[in-house]
Amino acid sequence: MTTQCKYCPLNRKDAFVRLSPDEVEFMQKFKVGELAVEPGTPILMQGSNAPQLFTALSGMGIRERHLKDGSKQVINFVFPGDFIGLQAGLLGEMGHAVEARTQMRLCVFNRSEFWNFFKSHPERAYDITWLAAMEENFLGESLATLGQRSAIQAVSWTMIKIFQRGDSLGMVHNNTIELPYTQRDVADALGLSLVHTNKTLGKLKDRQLASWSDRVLQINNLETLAEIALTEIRPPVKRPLI
Amino acid sequence: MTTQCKYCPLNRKDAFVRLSPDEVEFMQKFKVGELAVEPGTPILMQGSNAPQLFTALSGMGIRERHLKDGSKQVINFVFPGDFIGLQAGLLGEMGHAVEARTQMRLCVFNRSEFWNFFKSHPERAYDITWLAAMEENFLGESLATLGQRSAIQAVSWTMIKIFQRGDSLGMVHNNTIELPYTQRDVADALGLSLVHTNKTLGKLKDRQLASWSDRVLQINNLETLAEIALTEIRPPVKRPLI
DNA sequence: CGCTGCATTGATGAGTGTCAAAATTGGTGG
DNA sequence: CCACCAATTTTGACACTCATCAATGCAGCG
Repeated sequence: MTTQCKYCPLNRKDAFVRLSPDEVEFMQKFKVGELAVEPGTPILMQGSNAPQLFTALSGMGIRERHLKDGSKQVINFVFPGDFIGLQAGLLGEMGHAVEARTQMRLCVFNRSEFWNFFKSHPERAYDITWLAAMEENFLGESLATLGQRSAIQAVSWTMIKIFQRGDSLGMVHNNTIELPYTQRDVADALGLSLVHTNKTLGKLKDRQLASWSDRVLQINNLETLAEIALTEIRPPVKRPLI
Repeated sequence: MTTQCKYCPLNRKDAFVRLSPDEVEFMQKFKVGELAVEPGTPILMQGSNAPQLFTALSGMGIRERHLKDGSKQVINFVFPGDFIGLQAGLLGEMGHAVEARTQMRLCVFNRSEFWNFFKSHPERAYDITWLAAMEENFLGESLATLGQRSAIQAVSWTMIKIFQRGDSLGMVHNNTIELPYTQRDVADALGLSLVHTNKTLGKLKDRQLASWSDRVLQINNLETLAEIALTEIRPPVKRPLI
């Protein structure tokens, strides 16, 4: 049973700019269905010219880029509300793959409608571009992490980012958040080895700053963590929902 | 003397999607002037809420992100035709700084007109989003470079990228291109130390693959370089001009 | 002509990667 | 409920890439 856009659970959340009833109705015209996928399912493949675009309604995943030698780079973590397939929609080809890490429900749009969508409602086109700019901003910060931050700085930074992203979505309770990711995912995101990532996480736990085990991340001292990570805590920005 | 858009030298180049006379006229309305800057000039500052956006008409620069400890990450190299200020235009704040490395001429737009621009001409809005998606794609590849590629792979990758970008703009002659960057810029782009970057460039020269000295980069063996870099040579894609 | 910035080279060591194995967890079927 | 297996986490030992430090060379320039 497909949820109608007007009942979309995400549109109620503080994390997002609330869509007006008019806009919701407009979105409904482009929604062609919902897709439920199991953990581990590839949603979009790298290099694919996907006919469908998605918005994550629930669940989490990763964006990852594969290299010819078999190694892979995790580009970003996918949270509810994330738009999936921007590159397919515009460039006709995905630069990275997207894979589910939990069960996910996805809102499905037809790529063939993308241009109509873009043309007929400039506010929504603007929102898509806003998301693209936000992603560019985030990837720039990630680049600085891989290039300039040490292992402990990088791991601290990642824990903060994931925690705050989850917090803005109401996924944090008692300073803890459930994460479906493995240490391998984080290692691949930071360009560190799995072993070293593990040992670095151990240091954060020893210092009582953050502990991540049994799929649950607990942040004990966000301020100190931010100092280590050479970053600043900022209030979340409301993002548009596509 | 400000060049009129209809005489824009970039719009003639193969690298770009040719704008129709109508579109050129439309762009002219938003162009508020031209700016000429000297090497080393900051064009946009990180964190700034810039009132003006730019397109690079000529010259080259870098995008860089500064961290609290004084280190910096070069995010990308700026070539003629690049749009500068997307994040300022949409997010109201630049996530990185932009700095000239040669003399540059910039086409200037008012940020206050950005929304009008976006709303009144969906094709151009689409083009901006296309550029954003392309940048996202590139940054993803850069992330994979910093995270997964070794020093020699990363340096090879960078030389290829710069060379091909320049080639598409007609800046390559006899397999050589003049570059205004320093080895420090490349080191900061790859998260390597200056010394190690230098030694790695030396290896490429020893192997007769690429030599870069006296501001001139010469590529002797693009195929082997691409193999080392774990990448594939692809024909350039025409990009829109803003 | 002595700056100053950049490129180059050698010596040394720290931070991370690699290898290997054990411990732990979670799932599955008997 | 236990036995077994696969995936993941954890730990220790060792190797190596790359960072750091330091000095020299070289070119442009006021």
